[in-house]
Amino acid sequence: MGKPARKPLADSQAVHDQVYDAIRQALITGRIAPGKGVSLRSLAAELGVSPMPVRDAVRRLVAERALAINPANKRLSVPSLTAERLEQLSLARLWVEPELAARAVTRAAAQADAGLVRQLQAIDAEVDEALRLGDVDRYMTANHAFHFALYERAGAEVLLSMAGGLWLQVGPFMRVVFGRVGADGLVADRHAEAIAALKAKDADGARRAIAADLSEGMDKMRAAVESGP
Amino acid sequence: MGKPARKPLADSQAVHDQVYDAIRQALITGRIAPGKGVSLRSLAAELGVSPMPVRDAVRRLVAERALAINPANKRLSVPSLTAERLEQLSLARLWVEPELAARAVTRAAAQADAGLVRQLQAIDAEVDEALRLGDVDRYMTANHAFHFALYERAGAEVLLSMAGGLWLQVGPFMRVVFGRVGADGLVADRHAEAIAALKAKDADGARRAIAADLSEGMDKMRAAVESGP
DNA sequence: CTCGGCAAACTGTGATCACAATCATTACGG
DNA sequence: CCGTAATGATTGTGATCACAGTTTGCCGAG
Repeated sequence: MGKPARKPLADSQAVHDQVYDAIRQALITGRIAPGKGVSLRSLAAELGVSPMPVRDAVRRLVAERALAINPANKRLSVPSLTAERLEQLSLARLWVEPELAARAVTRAAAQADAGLVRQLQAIDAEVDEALRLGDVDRYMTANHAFHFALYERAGAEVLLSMAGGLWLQVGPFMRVVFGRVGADGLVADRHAEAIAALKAKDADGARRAIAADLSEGMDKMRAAVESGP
Repeated sequence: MGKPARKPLADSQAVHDQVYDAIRQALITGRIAPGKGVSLRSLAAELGVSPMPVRDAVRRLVAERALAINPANKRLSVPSLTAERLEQLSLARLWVEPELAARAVTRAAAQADAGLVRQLQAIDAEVDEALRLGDVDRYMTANHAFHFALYERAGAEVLLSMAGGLWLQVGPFMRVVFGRVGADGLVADRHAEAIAALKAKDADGARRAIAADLSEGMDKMRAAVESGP
């Protein structure tokens, strides 16, 4: 198709940003499988835009290591998830994200930010709902929203962008996990623990809750990666 | 000027990669001052290439937060170094880089890698020479080379790229520091400690040496940032 | 039916142009 | 002499084209 159905997406921001968000979402929700090859023109056609803004978005994603470029071919692909990569990503996430959570709780407590608690509870309800329905896409979106609604309150731009980049790299693996293990939780509700820590203004409690949450998720991914390619 | 003096740079890799390296180097050595505005066309003219590969390189640098883009203007600039930014960058570096150093020592010890010791000693001699001469550019290049010659041996691609990104963001500040404090060291030679730890196959020693090295450097930067914009 | 080779299609890269928005400078009015 | 409006220059963005390298698929020879 040339560009018959130009999707409206969301106005106001530049096209290459919309393309970035679209590809990012497709990556995180696993609509583009790890290891699969993509191309500028195919993405452009699929999104109904010219190859130019796709090029910009892809450069950005490659810099964030959410897309890989074969140095011989120079062809694009979604990076495959190896055990080593997962191990390093786990380590990095386990350092950054609990730190962000602790800072967020500290700052929110200082500002007596009551709205944040309600916001997180609402999102967490959405997470549980998605888990109950087995809606993987919705779960991943809500889970992402939960973590970053919290992290954003840390007021730590640099660390926040690091966390965003790591999340983006881990995203494709999550889909694999839930395609294998199923969305049925049997997870202790670490989100509730984090909210409780936020209410109690217990920064270190939030740190531990988020660390536990990540740890359990990453363990599942590790098991999935080890059990099969 | 159109493109009269096409600099040879280095062949073999794509133009946008050469442009990336050129801008990166200009950023790290401080040839482009923090806070200063740049433009695609001016960079292109300066490097003797068309705006197109510059565009690609800039996208990458923006994704790495080595360049900033004003959301209103959409104009490019080198991000200013604020105290908060420096604090977060310090924290992140103090986590990633000692970890990389420890892993590198462990791996090098397992492989009985004797060449690495000699290589690091040679680079460190270069660092000391540059310090003695007060050659800031040369010092920063050699210092970078020292750290990453070590880190590369860790075999941790993800962490390595994180460290690279952080270093790139901190680079501009270094120049400010040495323009202020002067290149005269009065630093304990943490590099020598790191090399000693490598020889002794003491991973934790290397971790501490690198942490101390970073800590002292970042302290100087912090002092410089606090004393004046 | 299988294997080798050629041609067409597709890939990323770079250049050039058009356009709307913004900035800087200049000239004019007070 | 100072402040304001208008014009020209510069900015990022997107589109389109050309090109060289690679892959893909098809066709025919054995």
